[in-house]
Amino acid sequence: MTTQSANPRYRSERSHKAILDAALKLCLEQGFAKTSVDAIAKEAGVGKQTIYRWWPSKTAVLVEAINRLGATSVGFPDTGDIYADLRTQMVAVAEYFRTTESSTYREVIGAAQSDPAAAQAILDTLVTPRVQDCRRRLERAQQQGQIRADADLDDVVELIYAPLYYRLLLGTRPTAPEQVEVILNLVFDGLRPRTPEPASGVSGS
Amino acid sequence: MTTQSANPRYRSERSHKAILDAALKLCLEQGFAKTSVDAIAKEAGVGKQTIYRWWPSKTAVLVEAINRLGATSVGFPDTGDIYADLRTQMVAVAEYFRTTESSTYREVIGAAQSDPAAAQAILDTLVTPRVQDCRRRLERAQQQGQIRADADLDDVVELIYAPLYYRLLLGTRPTAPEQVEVILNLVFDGLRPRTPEPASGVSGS
Amino acid sequence: MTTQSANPRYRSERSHKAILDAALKLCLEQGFAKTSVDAIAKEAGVGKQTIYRWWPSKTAVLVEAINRLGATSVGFPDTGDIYADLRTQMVAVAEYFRTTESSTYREVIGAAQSDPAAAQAILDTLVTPRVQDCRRRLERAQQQGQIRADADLDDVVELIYAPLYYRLLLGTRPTAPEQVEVILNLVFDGLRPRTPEPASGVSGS
Amino acid sequence: MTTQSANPRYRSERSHKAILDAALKLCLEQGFAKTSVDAIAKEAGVGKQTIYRWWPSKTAVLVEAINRLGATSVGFPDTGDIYADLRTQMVAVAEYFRTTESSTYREVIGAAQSDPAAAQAILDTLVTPRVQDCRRRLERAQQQGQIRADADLDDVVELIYAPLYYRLLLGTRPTAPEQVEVILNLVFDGLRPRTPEPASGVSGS
DNA sequence: TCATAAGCGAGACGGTACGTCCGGTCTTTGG
DNA sequence: CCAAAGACCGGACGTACCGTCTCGCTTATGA
Repeated sequence: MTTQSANPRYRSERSHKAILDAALKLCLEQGFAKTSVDAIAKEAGVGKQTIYRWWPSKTAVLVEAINRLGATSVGFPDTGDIYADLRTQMVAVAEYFRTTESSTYREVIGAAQSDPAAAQAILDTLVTPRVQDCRRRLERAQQQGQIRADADLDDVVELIYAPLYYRLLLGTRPTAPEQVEVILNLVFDGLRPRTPEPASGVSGS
Repeated sequence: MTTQSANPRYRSERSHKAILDAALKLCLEQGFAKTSVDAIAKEAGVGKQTIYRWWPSKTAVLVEAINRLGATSVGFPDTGDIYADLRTQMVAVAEYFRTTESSTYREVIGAAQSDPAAAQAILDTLVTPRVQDCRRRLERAQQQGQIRADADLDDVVELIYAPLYYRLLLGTRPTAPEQVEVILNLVFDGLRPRTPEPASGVSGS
Repeated sequence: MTTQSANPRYRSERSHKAILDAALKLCLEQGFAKTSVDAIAKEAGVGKQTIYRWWPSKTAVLVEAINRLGATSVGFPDTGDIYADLRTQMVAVAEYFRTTESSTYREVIGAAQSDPAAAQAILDTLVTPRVQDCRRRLERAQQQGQIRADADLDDVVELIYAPLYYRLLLGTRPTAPEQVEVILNLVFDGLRPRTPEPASGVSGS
Repeated sequence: MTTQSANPRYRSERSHKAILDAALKLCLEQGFAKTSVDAIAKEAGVGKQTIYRWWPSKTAVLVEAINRLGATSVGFPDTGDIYADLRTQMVAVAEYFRTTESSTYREVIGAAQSDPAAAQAILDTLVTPRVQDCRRRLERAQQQGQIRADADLDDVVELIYAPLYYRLLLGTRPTAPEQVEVILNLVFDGLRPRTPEPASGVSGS
């Protein structure tokens, strides 16, 4: 998942892995901001140049490292019930956002606000693939009539995940898994009062 | 709107204002990340110490500066139509998020990811007051039956604004004012297919 | 012993003394270099301005403070034996130069190397008066034939005291009182071998 | 002639020399006290860190720079006449002490009064080697009977040079070369009146 | 007796330099 | 020719002091 250029197949896989591991470890221990490239190099037993040869910045290293962590998780579940599947996935995300280790992700997104290349890498590497997974699941649900036919699915994906990111990045409140139900409820049923029948049950499919 | 301590009545209002102005100007010209405290001090014709005396960090200076900019805007509109009022307000936010000057806000939020004190200052100074404005408007709407009685209004505020922040901070796509309609439509009517009647009009009350 | 200008009889003797005392105390505790004007002001319970009103610099304050310390010591002894009187006086100086408190004097002379006004103050206040005392004593000795008639007494004063200052300021070796005898012996008898008789006993009186 | 530690063979000789040259130049132009480490670094086209890596302080840089200047001068002259040789050497020192460039040396000694490490460096690098040169010359003279056999030569060296340093550091009067004769005359012949001795003896011999 | 003028404690101010840290590049040495 | 080690230039950091300034308050003088 290298972002940089300038060399061929001579790359040392040993150093590659050591750098990613060291970067993650140090970020966990002291935070992304306090983790310097020098420190990563030293921790990895690697020359600083070796880092700069393969990544354009500290942020890029961590984008790759974070991605490698999350790469194990497979795609979106599909039980046939879109509400349940979204809940499953969102709860996983909400749980992750509550852990300390998500701080690194959070800080990386923060750093990317001043680093367009890093922002692009985050999008391409971390966000878009997962968004696409979600979107594909939504498409099936829409075809099955579980979701309004006129809804733009890109908008829907954002509507669903945005509250989690909002809380992560603004720190208004923790992304508790219980809140996932609340969000999904609102998103599925909308704000408008159900005129005849008194706002019926919430979840379902 | 000072964030720091250590002082009494001796404060020079002239320096105070010069610092906020200089900070905003430099951030506009070269971005928050490339704006150093030294540069702000020089631009403001002020000793660096004077900045550190009153603010704990560059980020804190800009939180106050940004707040002062937005302080002119009065509260939430109330025409009686919650949908229209939300649209008015969201369009204003979306417009702001599209301008270059919002980059400063964006980068400040980014920096706050590694600076809990700054994050708190953003919440207290910038976010919470505006969220409360919105919330109060929603309360009136709920009392008037324009919004489901069982909806938690804090959740609603987040649901509405989160997509704008999501796009601002992840850079998925610009926060075009046209998108505001789409978001509001989804939020008001929900994802669930309208069973008998084909997804009716959007606004209304 | 003020060095500065700008004022009349309104001077607060209380503050004057407090400043001198505080300056000496802090220099003893932490050295002249680490003693700031702010610290002196605070220790003395005095505004910084009050120091700058009466002295041009920290160094000037300490010149006066040191002088006040030494002002108690009366003039040069005169027992009729110039050798003995010089020894008495030199031993006193050598003892002082060995103590920790002479560090302040030493550092003040050091600071004066980059501050001509301070250098002049040291000369006028501390050095010249004592040199004149010594010179007057030497004049009487010369008239009594105890010192070569052709010796320039200014040169003699310097020749005698210079080795003590040399050791103080270059730190070659401590100014042990025993060394005073050695110096005086050399100065009185000279380096040249006593041709007929093999250089006999050393001191006298 | 490095004074600091922390490094091996990677040192850039180019930077090393540029720093010493810049330091001397700036001290000549504006004095040691007004010469900042930042200014030296800038003048030398060098990072400040590079200075701090190899020297503990500005003073240490100048000790080395001054030493390099004087390193060209070879040892003590030896014409067989100790009086003449001392005069030659002392005149050279006196001339140097009169020039503007000795101000740097003077200020460095001044700064060392508040910096024991620098004081030691001055001793080891600048003073002791030259003192030893002088001492060795005196030893030969003593063996040849040109100097009293019972004179301690370390004392003699100090006795001779101390008046020059005294005038340099206390600024009583300039170290005019003509004064060298006067000093040497006193030092060689002593203060005691010569033979027919009328005036009752003060001391012995 | 009181007005006034100054010194005074306090401390913020513009400014300079400090010594440290880190980013990104270059150089040295070894495999 | 890659890689470790790490020195290098540059620039920003946050702190410490400098000497000046502005505040109210107190205090001594002399009208």
